[in-house]
Amino acid sequence: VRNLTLEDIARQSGVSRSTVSRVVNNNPNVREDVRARVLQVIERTGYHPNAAARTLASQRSWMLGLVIPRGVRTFFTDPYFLHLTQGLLQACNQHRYTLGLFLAGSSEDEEAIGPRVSRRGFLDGILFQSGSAGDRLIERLVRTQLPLVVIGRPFDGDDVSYVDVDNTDAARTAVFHLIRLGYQRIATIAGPSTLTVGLDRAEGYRRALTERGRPIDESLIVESDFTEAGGYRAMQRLLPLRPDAVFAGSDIMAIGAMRAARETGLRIPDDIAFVGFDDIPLSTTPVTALTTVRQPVQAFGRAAVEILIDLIENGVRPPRRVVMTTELVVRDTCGASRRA
Amino acid sequence: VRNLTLEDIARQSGVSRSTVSRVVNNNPNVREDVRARVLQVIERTGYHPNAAARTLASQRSWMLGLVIPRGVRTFFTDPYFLHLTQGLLQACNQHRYTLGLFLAGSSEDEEAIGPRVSRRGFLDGILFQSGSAGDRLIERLVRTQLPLVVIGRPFDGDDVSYVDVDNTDAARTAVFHLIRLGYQRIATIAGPSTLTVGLDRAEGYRRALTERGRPIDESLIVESDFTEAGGYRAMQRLLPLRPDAVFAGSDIMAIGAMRAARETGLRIPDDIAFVGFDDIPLSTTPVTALTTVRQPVQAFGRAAVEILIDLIENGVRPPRRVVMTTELVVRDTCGASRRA
DNA sequence: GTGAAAGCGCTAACAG
DNA sequence: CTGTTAGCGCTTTCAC
Repeated sequence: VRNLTLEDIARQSGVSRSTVSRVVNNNPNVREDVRARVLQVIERTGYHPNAAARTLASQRSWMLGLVIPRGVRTFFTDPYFLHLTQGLLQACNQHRYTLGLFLAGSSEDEEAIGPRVSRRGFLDGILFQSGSAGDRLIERLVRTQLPLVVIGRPFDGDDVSYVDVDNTDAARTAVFHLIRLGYQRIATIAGPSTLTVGLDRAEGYRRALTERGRPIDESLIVESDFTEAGGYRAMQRLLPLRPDAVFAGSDIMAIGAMRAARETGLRIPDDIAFVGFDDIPLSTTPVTALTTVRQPVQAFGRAAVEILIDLIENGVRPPRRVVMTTELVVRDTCGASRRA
Repeated sequence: VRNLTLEDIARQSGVSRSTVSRVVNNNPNVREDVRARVLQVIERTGYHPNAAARTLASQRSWMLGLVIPRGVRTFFTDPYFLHLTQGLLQACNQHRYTLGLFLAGSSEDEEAIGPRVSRRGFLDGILFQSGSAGDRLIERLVRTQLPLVVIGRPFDGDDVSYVDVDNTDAARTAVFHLIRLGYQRIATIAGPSTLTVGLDRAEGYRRALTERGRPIDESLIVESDFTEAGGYRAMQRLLPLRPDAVFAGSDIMAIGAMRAARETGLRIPDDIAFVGFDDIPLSTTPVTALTTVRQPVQAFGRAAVEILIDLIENGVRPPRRVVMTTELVVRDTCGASRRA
């Protein structure tokens, strides 16, 4: 059975193809009774317009692509990304866009993804998760001239739009909090220095100490990889140095670090304090009760999509930037309640 | 600057449009020197074929849709889905398909998603996460006649293809294990009875007891929702009944349940044993060391995609079914080492 | 308000 | 091996 086309519906409702098209697209220039008649035929026949034909004729696909470069290894392990994706998806649904997923696990993947997202008439816009420095993928995407919004501050972001949170400032605030509580040897488990988030949060840690006249002990700065296991290993390296507080660049790393600390018999926060970053659900449970920096992740995701849609509909220049503010959530692991 | 078309490339390389098309599609019927010349022009101009035009002419979009109905509330909280999606994505990348995400958070979402995935010429096939009984969405998708593979046993699966794991059998094996270790009051925290996974694993629990001549105490069967918090609450209801072992329908629920047990001072496995289902990464860590049923999640995801592609390329009938086997992974929480 | 007609950019016979 | 010729199914002026 051949697929129904506009022409079929037109014939069956005794109007022209154009009129059916107007009905389908909610164009007001159709007499009400005609519209009703056409709608009835559409309903009866179960007609669905052909998406490809529509895209070809209108030059709009109503598809957005979420591109995760290979530098971002934790897309599937860090709860943060789940919430982000959820926000993106909500906004897409709301605006009737479909989200396509492009995840580069390897550099071969990246090679394959580049051409795939560059195809004309495929995506209306691209959401790019900020990746490593010197990423070839993003350069390529920029060249396609497609509307593009980077999620997180990009490395070379001269003329691209992006959304980010105030990572440096938030980290600074978190470390100020630890300083105010009287901790003396504050260490940090930083995210990878290949990512801007990793860099920015570490920078916040440095600034906080410097601004309070504390020296920076480089041995108390350990770089890790935004995973639970990574946080655990980082903490094992930190433990012999006897820090009395740790600022972790993400909650999931903080959780790994706390596991390492507990295993050596340290009590939290009595013997050692922790502050994380993200406010993932696990951090809110009574056993964890992690003091952390809350990011408005879902709002963040929504913002990214909405900026992208704006770019699609109203043109790209000048690049838009949105930096969202965060909030320090004080729970138990920083020891605030006992030291207050 | 107008977009390049096949015609432009053809003119610039002094051949016909068809020849360029052949080159682009790797059709062998092109003389090598001609191919080289055309390829050069394509390279130089940065030409990319238009995806919509291609889809329209060839009736293939190279897009698959992953549809998550609203009955599945844990897509973003259960690590299981992450691994599944990862498997799906790997397979899609490998076969050069793009995966589109359709997540229904509400019934309005479902209403909106239905027409969106039903559009002709949009998706080549659908991956549907098995949802609740009487789901209207799946009926609708079946009617579209699009190739469809259900992930997990569907409720009314007379003539749809699906992939699943041997849930009942695996659960039965897990409970046999507890029985063999000598536990007397074995409880279960079951998944929602609105999902086939929930039902099937509970059924396995029942069968194991029955086959060993044990009576079934309905009060030891508590239904929960595949979340950590749900597992915690379920355990709180179970604790007064003093079970000495618990089979949880998912790892994440087992983890919540163990948290509840520990909070009342119970030691695991000395005072109470646990077995989970899924083998998520957290279960493998030394502190958790959860005895559980390992599912081949990524292989499972890959299988789903590969069956779907097969369906797309070779037709739908008869429906294909794949049931993958699982494996009991014995760690510490079942107390096997002490009781052996 | 409605219809005719000209594309959108590509694939796929078919003929040579 | 290559070119010609029909479409694929819809949107969008432009007349009327």
